[in-house]
Amino acid sequence: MAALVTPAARVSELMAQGRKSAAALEALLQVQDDHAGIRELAAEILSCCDRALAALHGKPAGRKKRKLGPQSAATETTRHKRRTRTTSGETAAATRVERKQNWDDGFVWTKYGQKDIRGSNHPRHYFRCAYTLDAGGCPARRQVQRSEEHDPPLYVLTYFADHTCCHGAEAAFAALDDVKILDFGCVGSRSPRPDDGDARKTSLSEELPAEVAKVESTPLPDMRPAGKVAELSSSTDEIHCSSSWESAAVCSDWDFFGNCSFDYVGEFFDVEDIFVPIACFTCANALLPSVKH
DNA sequence: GTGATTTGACCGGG
DNA sequence: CCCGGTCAAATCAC
Repeated sequence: MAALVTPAARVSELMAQGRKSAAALEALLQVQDDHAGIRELAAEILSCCDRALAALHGKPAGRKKRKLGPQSAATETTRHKRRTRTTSGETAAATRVERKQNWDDGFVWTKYGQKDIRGSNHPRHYFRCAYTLDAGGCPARRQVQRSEEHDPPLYVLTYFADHTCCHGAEAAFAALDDVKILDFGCVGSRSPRPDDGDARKTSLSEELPAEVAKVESTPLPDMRPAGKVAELSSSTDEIHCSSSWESAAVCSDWDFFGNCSFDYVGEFFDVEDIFVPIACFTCANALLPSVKH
């Protein structure tokens, strides 16, 4: 194999870049109020990238709960030591508060507590980033509480600390700034629903139906021959690759990431403006053929 | 057997 | 003492 860079690393590269591009797009759209739909799309792009990156970085091998032996003296010691948080400061240190109709933000969270809050009909749910258990793991936490007065359920998401589980990949590829990629990572772009047969999620689902219980890893595509890549362009028959794509076909190991569908993108963009994220698996060049309608 | 969630208990700030 | 936040054993699904 010619690859010095593993497929997973390469996917991580492009997803990180795609996320960066989407973040830039979202930032640009912040200054204009009449692009709510596009902003939503940008947010979804970010969500896709974050989930893919999180999945790529892998889950911790095992939970660190119950590490202490049951009924051991250490258990009691732990009970006396366990609280290290700084309650009063954390509320003020909330990095941001969001109000959404679902609580899916694209990250993978582990629920560590639930509490009935005085004066509220709905319990507050406590989550930490699923990767917080890794060495030097992600410190991100969030609280989710259903808002009282909204008929279509509205959830208040309060975030503490920033995710570090994706930033590493982003930083590693900051050098690719000049590459213009919109990486939609559309596999699993819709929020996974907890209706996959896991009965334990029922109660949680009733309260907060859109929680992401699990992110399924997107299987890495095999190295594809050049001719194969044309198939990725879209589910739309009219779309085809431009000449720039053909000229770049000298590389034999073009790789693509995810089954991209531009159906919903087409609601906001002219298809001509969309660039397909493709990278040569062997020479690591990024190819960005424009797609014509 | 492993891993995720539930839930009662514990802890500290106000 | 009350309340919110966290812990970790118990429980459950796969």
